[in-house]
Amino acid sequence: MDGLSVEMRQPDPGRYQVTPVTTVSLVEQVLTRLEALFAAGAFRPGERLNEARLAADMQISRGPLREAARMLAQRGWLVTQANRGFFVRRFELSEVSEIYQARRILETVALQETLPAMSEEEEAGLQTAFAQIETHASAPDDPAFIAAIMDFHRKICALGKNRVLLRAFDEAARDTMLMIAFLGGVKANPEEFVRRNRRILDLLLSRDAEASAKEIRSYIDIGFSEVEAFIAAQADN
Amino acid sequence: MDGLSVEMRQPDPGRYQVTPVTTVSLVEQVLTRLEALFAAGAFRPGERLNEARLAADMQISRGPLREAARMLAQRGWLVTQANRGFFVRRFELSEVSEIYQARRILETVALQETLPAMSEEEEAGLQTAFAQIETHASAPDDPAFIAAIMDFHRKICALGKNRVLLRAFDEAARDTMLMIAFLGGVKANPEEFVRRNRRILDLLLSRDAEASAKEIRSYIDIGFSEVEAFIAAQADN
DNA sequence: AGCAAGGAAATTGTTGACAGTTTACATTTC
DNA sequence: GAAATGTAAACTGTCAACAATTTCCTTGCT
Repeated sequence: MDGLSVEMRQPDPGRYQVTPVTTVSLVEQVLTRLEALFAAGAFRPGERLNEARLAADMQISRGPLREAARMLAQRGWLVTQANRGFFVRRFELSEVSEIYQARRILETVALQETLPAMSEEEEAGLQTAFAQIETHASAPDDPAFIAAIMDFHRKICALGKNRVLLRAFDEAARDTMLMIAFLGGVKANPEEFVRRNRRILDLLLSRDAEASAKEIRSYIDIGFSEVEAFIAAQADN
Repeated sequence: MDGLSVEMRQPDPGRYQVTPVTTVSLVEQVLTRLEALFAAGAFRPGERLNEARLAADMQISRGPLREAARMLAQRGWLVTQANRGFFVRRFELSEVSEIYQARRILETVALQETLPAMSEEEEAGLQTAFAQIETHASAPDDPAFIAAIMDFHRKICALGKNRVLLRAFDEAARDTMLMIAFLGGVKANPEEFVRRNRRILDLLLSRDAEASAKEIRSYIDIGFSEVEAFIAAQADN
């Protein structure tokens, strides 16, 4: 008898874990797809985007599309003109340098005080993020390579433990990616990027805030020079 | 005969000047009114906002209202939940200090290099902005008083000549105003604010970047202390 | 009373249509 | 031929209705 009896399962909340099932609204989906289009360089600076056409291509109505476009407008990627709709933002040359200067500051200032107290999780996060860079270095033209680099530097900024500044970094990082998308991708030496970021990682792990900041600033300067040279080369053509 | 002849008017583009006639879309108007409602403390943290009711009160349809709400969501003032709509953001106590720390950095870092080269126009702008603070000091409970202070500090941040960092400041400033609105306004000594901002102005005009930064940081710390004390006092009740 | 189940009301998500404005093109005028 | 004018098409701005989901209340059960 007892051998056949089966114990009723008691509730055991810790034994397994399920994440909530979520519905993804059309606005979110549209936003994601527009971001992908931007990243892929599908939109030219100054271009006007045709609501009806875009909505028809995505097989949705104009409502959700307009809502997503408003979000991109608030983000600065689109500009609105009354009764003329949404236009893709332009980058002035002067703004490019401002983006990089902002990143120099945002990635280095906040962590000065917090780096010595870096946690195990943060360390591990940095290392896996750097590993991602190495993984994607074999395909430097894939937007995932730049995205991996940006994610590594986002984790660096996050060391500063300041959500306001991290948001600002996110904006600057997105601006950087957008600008690169407009340029049609920069052809930089992937080994160089891996090497310099490894140096940054080592300095961070040694918890030397001063040296880390110096190396990060120098690294960003390199990136800026590359983009600057690329723009100059384009201007010649 | 010649005395009666009248000369035909030649085109003379420089003789008069007209500014363009612009239409203000409903979305823009709604955004402005929602901002005013936030500033007036009409929304409680965590509150859910009812699209139909708000739209009816403004006597418009839900479309433009939703578009404006999406912008506020992108700005961080509202949070979306799938199929449940828009909710007013909450402030964690930890985030308050992050906002002030961010302002400390954003208002001081960028201008270190640029302050010595401050232009006449920038000087004049600072002075008129400070005069606005003095004007509104007689009614410190009016939101215009805080707005004037924020505008003065925005001009300080603008001295850094970095639009990315200025945008970040704008976010932090709006967060500050939103938080104060949630608190129901801080009762600070207006003379103190005027006095300390005058000191900042003087140091800026003397083009001493180091001393200006120190004074600005100290001033922001004061503001943070006030808010902190106010929150603590509220928590007691 | 406490709790679960069911259903109506309220609310959000999405759509299609219409009004107003802009854009592109043909026509007129000098 | 160039500039100005008039006109039709294209596009954005806004709305009202419908579908899908959530919320709230009632009912029934232990």
